[in-house]
Amino acid sequence: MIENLSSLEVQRPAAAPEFVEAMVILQVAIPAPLATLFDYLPPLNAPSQQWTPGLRLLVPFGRRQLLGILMGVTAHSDHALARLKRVDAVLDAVPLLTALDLKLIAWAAGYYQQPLGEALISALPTRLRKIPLNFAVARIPPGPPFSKGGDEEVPFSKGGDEKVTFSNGGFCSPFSKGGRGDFSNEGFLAASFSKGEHAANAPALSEKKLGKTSIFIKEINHAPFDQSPQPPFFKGGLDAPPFEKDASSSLPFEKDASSSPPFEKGTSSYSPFEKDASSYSPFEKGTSSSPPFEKGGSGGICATGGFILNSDQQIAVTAIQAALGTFQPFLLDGVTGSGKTEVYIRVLAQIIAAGQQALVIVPEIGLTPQLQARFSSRLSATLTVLHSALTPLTRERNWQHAASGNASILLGTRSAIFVPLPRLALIVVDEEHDQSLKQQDGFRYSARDVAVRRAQLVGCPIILGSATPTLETLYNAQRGRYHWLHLPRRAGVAQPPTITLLDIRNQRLRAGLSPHLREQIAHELAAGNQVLLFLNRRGYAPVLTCHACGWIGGCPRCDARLTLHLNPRRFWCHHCGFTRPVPTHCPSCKSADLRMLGRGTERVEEELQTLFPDATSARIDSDSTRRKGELERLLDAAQRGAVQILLGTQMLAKGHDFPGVTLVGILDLDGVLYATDFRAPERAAQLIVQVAGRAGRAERRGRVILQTRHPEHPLLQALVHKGYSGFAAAALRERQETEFPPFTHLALLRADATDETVPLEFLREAKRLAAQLPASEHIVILGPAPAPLARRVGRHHAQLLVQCAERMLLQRFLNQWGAMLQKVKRSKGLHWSVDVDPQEMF
DNA sequence: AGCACGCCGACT
DNA sequence: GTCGGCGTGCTC
Repeated sequence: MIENLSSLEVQRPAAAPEFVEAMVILQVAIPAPLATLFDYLPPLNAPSQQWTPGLRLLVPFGRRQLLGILMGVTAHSDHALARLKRVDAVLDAVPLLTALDLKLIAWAAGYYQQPLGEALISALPTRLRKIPLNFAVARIPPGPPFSKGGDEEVPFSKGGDEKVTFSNGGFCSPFSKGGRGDFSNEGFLAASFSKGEHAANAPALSEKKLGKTSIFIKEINHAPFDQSPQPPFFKGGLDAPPFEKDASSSLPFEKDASSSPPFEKGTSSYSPFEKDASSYSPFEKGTSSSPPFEKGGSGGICATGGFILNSDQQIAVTAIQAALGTFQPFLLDGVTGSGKTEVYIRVLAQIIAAGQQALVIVPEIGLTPQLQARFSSRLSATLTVLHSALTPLTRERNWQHAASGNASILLGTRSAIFVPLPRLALIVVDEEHDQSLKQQDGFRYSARDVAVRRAQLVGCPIILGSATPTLETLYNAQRGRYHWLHLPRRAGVAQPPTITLLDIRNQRLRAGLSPHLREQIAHELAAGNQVLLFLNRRGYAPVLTCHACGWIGGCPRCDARLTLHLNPRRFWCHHCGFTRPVPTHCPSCKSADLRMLGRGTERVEEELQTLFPDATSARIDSDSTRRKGELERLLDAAQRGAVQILLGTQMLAKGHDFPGVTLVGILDLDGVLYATDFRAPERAAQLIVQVAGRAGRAERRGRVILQTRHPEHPLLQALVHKGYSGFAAAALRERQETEFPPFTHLALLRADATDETVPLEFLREAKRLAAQLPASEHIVILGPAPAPLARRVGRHHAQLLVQCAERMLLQRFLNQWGAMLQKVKRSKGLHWSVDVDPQEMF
């Protein structure tokens, strides 16, 4: 190939051709914080390319070269034709994203105020966001202009007739310099070359001189060849031009054992019953032409024996199966242990039998192995998983596996909601109340809400499952927008746990436990039962203070106390990770009388040993389970009955069952109850019910004792006496009275800077500008105010709360406002972002 | 977001 | 005299 360098053919972009049947202008989304699409001319070496939206294009952008996504083709541009640049290369033979995917992502980008190009690129696995590995990008250094005007072909090297061509097509994109139309030969040269030649020739390429101008390789991605998936255009062979129209030999998703090796063990698996994927086109759009479902059939299930549905489950399964092929959201409102997963499995079996695909979203990585194991043991499906713990290569392969239509079930966390699934027929969002379904930075989308929108676009049912649904979802179910399915009974003989409030005012606490709770623990331990204690505070003590002068150990970067940890022995900020050695004397007055206030799980664990010397305890929090495999070891010990007391933070509340536990003690949730966030009570109730759900699954009924200093709190009363649904009804009434979601819709404009006044000034200006917009008529703006925990990692945060009764009106306002804010001059170091449907108020 | 251009301070 | 601070403006 290097030999061919001597004939590199370089063409400068042509001016408007005189004889064109129809001008092709490509509208490209660019991954930059810019809302608009950018117009480009097609590359010269792709005369008969099909310009399907969703293709990844390599484009010159400013002085950079970026990977953009084709969004449309038009004959007219608002920009002078002569100033349009050419696309450098088309990276896919067939778009990675279908029209439906583009529609979904574009909707999400608009709804969540994210620039389209950034939203699109974030929908791809990281490896596909980058220039392919066997793609060399050469930068041509500055030199004298080789041409002024005209559209004749220009030899690359000035004055010489030396032409250089890469064996599979080279191209160069000189660009106008200074915007005045004079071309320099500075720019990028992109070339692809085949695998075998990659390593051998690249170094030589970087030294090649062409006349007076040398080309050097700006970037070569050295990747082991056997790991590098072949871009489609190389499948045709070594000398084939990369972008020829005939793509028959270069479909990116064709079944090819050599290019799609078996997946890594433990991340996904092939089923021996895998269907022949060739009978499906991965790119057919929509499900309207899909084969009809056999109603009531159970093909696809491989082990039904022993799994008998109760009547509630049967009603749920029947209702969902009847809705296949149409958009219908379901709320599967089922208490812990009521068999929600079994309902999923029955409906999934139907999907698999019909040769369709299903998407299952779970909030956390930790929940994927459990669900994966259950699905795999029950369903003869090709299952693939997607979450952040996978290596980039595995992520790409699994993504392709789903996007090609070869996988019938995709099980994944949040980001899986954007993965193309050509035969999608069902979406499940498990634990729909979980906060981690909403991304908390950058593109702040809610995977649950995007899922509903996706089901609507596709025309398929969606199941939102939870034992503690969000008030938003419950409200939708109440209004009949979601079909409400109830699973009120626990499987088997298990009884639901009882919850009692324990007033701890004026009680002498030891290890954070009131005398009554200590008695009850002793009672259960004596009976050979297990006890679970919940404390949502890790570390030894949350505050260290000086008894002589009142000094309190705070974080130098945050408005937060440092937490004392004894193992390892550090003084730690839980917000920014700052640590310092534990002081032995007061840094302020040198007194040695430092005292700990409050207690975390570490301290309670220590105190439990003196309180219950005969009992073994296990502490489960993010500190004790930091080592790989440690969580599994502790959970296993708990489930075997090797420990009598389980102590932990909310890690305990997620997904794991402890059949031997008969008593749950919740030590202190008062802080959550009275937090500033209007969702705090809802969170607390969900946590209580989820923790309670860990207990008493066997024939022994579980009890929950909730220690509080506010036993009269109306929401606690509702929860204890009327259960979660009673709590939800009361909480919804409160939301209605205070005009909070779901009765209004919110957006939060957040701003932060190192300077304390800068964010507030910006927000004041933003509020002033908002008032000028006609769309602000039905908008209420509260603030600006410093955010809770205003100073974090040395930056001051403030926010402005936008409230509106109508989602549509809020959207219209945000669109106008966002455009306006982009133009506001930005003070030094200011960052701002809009959070639509914020989940946390800081 | 990058990246370049452009006009004012401390130094090879 | 230059290197470099980040303000401003643009990217098809």
